[in-house]
Amino acid sequence: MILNHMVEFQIPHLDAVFHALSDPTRRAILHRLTGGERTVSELATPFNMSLAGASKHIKVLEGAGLVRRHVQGRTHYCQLEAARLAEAQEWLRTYERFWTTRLDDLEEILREEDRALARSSEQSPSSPAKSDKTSRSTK
Amino acid sequence: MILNHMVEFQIPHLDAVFHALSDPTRRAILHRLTGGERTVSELATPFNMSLAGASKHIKVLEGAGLVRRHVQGRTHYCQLEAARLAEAQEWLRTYERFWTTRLDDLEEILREEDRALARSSEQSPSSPAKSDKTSRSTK
DNA sequence: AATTTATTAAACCAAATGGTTGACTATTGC
DNA sequence: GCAATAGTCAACCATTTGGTTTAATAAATT
Repeated sequence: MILNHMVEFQIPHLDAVFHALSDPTRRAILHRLTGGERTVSELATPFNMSLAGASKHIKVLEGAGLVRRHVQGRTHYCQLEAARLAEAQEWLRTYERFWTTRLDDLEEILREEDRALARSSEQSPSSPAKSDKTSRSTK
Repeated sequence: MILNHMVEFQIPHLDAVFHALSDPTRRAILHRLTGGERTVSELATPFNMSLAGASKHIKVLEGAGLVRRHVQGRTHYCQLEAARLAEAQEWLRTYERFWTTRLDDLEEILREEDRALARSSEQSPSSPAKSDKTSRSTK
């Protein structure tokens, strides 16, 4: 549905979640939390960073809904909240068919060649081969 | 294992990929590209934004390896490159067990209580069990 | 009561981001 | 050749980011 598409990239959390995940320190914190609850200072120590710095990272994660915190006395316990990660994965799932099936690749290649053909055969052959595992023939 | 953990959040692409995905305009562009190849201006028009602005977004996507471009004359054709999205999803997959099964939740709760117990017995052996609990039951 | 511990808050800073405009480079079409 | 088209590049701007340091707050310890 068109409505679906309109909404798809406007899921408000996605901005915050993906942004939170874009920092390696924060990903490490999340990973650390898979081992269970941790206090702020426990989370902070492995990183070469001030406590306040780590605290800010944790707040970003909290803001994205990826971490929950419960305070107990002076200690703040953080805990992984994975639901939003599920949302992110759900978003990615939409694109699964673009890497799972080679049929789609073929379809796309054909369309590409169609277009190329339609536009006559004047093309610069300077496409940089990406060398990675992109088994797609880049012509 | 530790090595695994060290590497896990250092996959160089992840920074760029997640950052690229953190912007709704860029997600929309990606989504648009699921319909097949598009030129830069085709991608730009739906957004209330200068061509140069959209061009920058596309370059970010390209930098993250999410879009490939092939130039043909004066026209730049962009095409979805989903492999890096797969990497992102793979990273997320690690966390799947934290939202799929409630068994894991239970496991975590137990471990949590273990820690609380260990902690209290370490510092003051006769400390009473904290009745704060995990507040997880409020779900 | 005084001190140490756990943590946030605030002010600051350099760098990156997301956007603009205007100039520049090719390519295409008349 | 000349103008329109497709797109980048460079400079600029406001805001955000990721980090710091120095308070400030609140709880635990002595």
